[in-house]
Order: sequence, then structure tokens, then C-alpha cells
Amino acid sequence: MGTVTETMVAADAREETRARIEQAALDLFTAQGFEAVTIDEVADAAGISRRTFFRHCGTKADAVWGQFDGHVVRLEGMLAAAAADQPVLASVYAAYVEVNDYAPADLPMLRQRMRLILTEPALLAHSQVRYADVDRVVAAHVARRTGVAPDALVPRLVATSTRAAATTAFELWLADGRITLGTALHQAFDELAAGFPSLRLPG
Amino acid sequence: MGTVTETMVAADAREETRARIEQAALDLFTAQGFEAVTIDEVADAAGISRRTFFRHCGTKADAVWGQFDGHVVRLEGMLAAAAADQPVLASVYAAYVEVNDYAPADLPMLRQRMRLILTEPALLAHSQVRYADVDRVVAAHVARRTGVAPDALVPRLVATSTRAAATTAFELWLADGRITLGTALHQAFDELAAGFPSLRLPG
DNA sequence: CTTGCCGGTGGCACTGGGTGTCACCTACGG
DNA sequence: CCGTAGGTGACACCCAGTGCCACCGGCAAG
Repeated sequence: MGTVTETMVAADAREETRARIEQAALDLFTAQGFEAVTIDEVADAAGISRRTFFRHCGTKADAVWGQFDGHVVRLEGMLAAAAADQPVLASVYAAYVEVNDYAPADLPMLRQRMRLILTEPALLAHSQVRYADVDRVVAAHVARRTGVAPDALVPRLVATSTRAAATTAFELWLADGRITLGTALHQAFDELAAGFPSLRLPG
Repeated sequence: MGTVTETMVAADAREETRARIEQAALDLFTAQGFEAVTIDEVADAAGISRRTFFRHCGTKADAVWGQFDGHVVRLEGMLAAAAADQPVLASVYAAYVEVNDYAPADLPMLRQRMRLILTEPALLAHSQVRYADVDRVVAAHVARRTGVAPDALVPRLVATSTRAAATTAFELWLADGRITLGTALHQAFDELAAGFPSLRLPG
């Protein structure tokens, strides 16, 4: 089915196949749960063989994460291009906002992805591996700006805690439904950068 | 071999077997890498069957994590017992320090465990699942203190970023060798609580 | 038109983690 | 002496992931 006859370079066809696999996987995982769906079922739904699934996605989890590598690369580019006189935390915040500035049409699929990632234990576990790449990029940026080693305390801490802020913003956005992703990121980074001012209010 | 003939309640014997399995696993993983060692090899080294390994440890990763559940429970207890007039961040910091106050004799094994957890991708991934429990406990504490819902922004953010600070401290302690775990935790929490003051210095 | 290369594909066998089931054995109370 | 309960080992099974090979399509060179 779906013999894509349009003029299409190999890379495009490959991308299209991968997108079809990912969509089939997302739908099945959302409907039945990540663990309950086998690769054979995803492959069947996508109209390909089990072996081809692995060639395109590499891992069951990768079918959900999709092109996350691209996000990391873009994040790296934004940090490298940040104005030199901008405060470090502000540049990290701006990069996170920009890399997560999705078109409205992409939001439903993003919700689907993130709900799975934050809900399914196996995917949550896999996230740590992906986030490690993000942390390396951010830590390198902070290290460059502050003139210390990338594996020193402050670069590492800034990287992990800003990423914590970003994922917390995602959780909030996912759970609430009314709040914007940008708003959630703004609130989270404000709290973090100011040392949690709301904890100092009379509680 | 090793017929443990001493008077020993069932629970104690079970604990002793589990400790033997964990030690064998840690040694093999350290020597050859986590992925390169099969469960059969661990089971052989521990003098038990493959099936028994799973009955005691549940998962390959659990053999490395050991009794982490106990840490979470103790952390929860410390947070519940924290003085009511203590600032929230201070109580979280104190709980993290206390729960990680290991006896000097336990430090080598802790190093072995943490090096594996922070180095091996599969174990790093698994850590996210364990940390989720920690985050729930800390977020509940913050929520109780501030009078907001546990899934609101500030409790979640405090939980994830303090945990980020703790793991960063662990990384520092592991990499340096001279710095104390307590010192690393102190530095990380200081930076976090003050909103990263060292970033405001002329860089 | 034929030949040879090449990328995507499917099939197959294999490894390895994890689970369910059953039989056995051993310790313990009646 | 018997019955039970918990730990154990052996076996069969499922599923993710990998390596290998054979096939088929297009495409360029001869």
C-alpha cells in the first residue's frame, strides 16, 4: 500500500518511511501502552518488516523520541550564537525557549510524545540518556562563558538544573492544558534563576 | 559451598544471599563492563542459578542499585522530622547530607556503585526511574511546607533541581577523589539556593 | 541490452534479559 | 511421622536487538 510514486530522493523516502513508522508506533503505544505493544505489531501497522523497523529507528524507544538529535544540535547552535554580553542563564533560557517553539500544528503530536515519555517508565529511563547529550552541550556553553572546565561544579550544575527546569515546565504544560509551554518555561527559569523566591514568602 | 549454618532467620539469610549476588555483580561489572557480563555469569560467580538471581534482584540494574528503596524511605523520614521553622531548601539539603552520610568503610563500595551508575548508559537510564521516587518524596515535602499542590511548579522544580544538585555533587566527588561528598553537596546546594552567584561574577 | 554496483528490504538464526510454571528439597510445627 | 511453606533449580517461553545473507529495485558504465 501507499506506493509513494512522487519524485523523491532516497533521503526523503527514508524520512517518510521513518515518519510513518513513528506515527504508527505513537498511536499504538498511546492506545495500548508502551510495553504492551511488540515491535512486530508496530512493523505490521507501518507495513514493513520487523527488521526494517530496527534499521530505521534503532530502538523501540527511539520510535517515540524521533529526531531528538536535531534538537540537541539546534540547541548547541543557538548557544554558540548567543550574544556575548547576555547573562549565561538568560542565554540558556532563550535557547530552551527557541528550540521548543513548536508550530501549533505540531503541538498535538508533541503532546502525544511527551505524555508517553513522561508516563511510561521505560521511556522515562531512556530520557536520561538523551538528556545527557543536552547537559553536555549546555555545560560546555557555561564553561566557555565562565572560563572554567566543562566538568567543574557550576557548568554541570547549571546544565542539569536548567534541564530539570525545562522538564518540569513540560510536565506542567502537559498536565494543565491551558498553560503555554513558553509560559511554563518562563516561570520555571524565573524561580530557578532567583533561587526560589517563592520559598521565602511566609508559608 | 558456604552452607551458612549459623542461627539465621530466613530474612537474614535472604539478605545475605542478596549481598553476595550484589558483590559478585559489582565486581564483574566493574571488571568487564555492565553490558558485557551476562546474568548467567553473575549467577555462576554467586553460586546460584539464573532464576534465583532474578528472584533476589529482579533486574540486572537492581543488582547495582541495591537497597535504594531504603534510602528513599529514610529521606522521607528525615524530611517529615525536619524542624518546622527551618527554611525548606535547608531541610532538603540537610536530608540529602544525612542520607548520604556513609561510614568510611562503605565508601569504596559506594564509589564502585556510583561509578557504574554514572558511567554505564543502561544504569544511567535506570537511575531516572529511581530518582522519580526521590522527587516525589521531596516534592511532597515542599508542597506540605508551602501549602500548594505536590504537582505544582515550585515543589516539582525544587525536587528535580535539588536532586540535580545532589547528583552533580556525586559526579564531582567521584571524579575528584580528594573532595568530600559532604563538601560537594554543600557547594552544589549553595550555588543552587543563591541562584548561581558565581555566574554574576565578571566572567 | 547487459553487466555490475548499491541501497533498501525481508527472512532467519542467534544472543540475552525477564517471566511463568513445575518439581524438589529442606526446615519447621503439629 | 506428616503436612505445609518458602527457597531453589530446570525448563519453556516471550520479546528486544543484532548479524548475516539473499533478493530486488534503480542506475551508471561498458
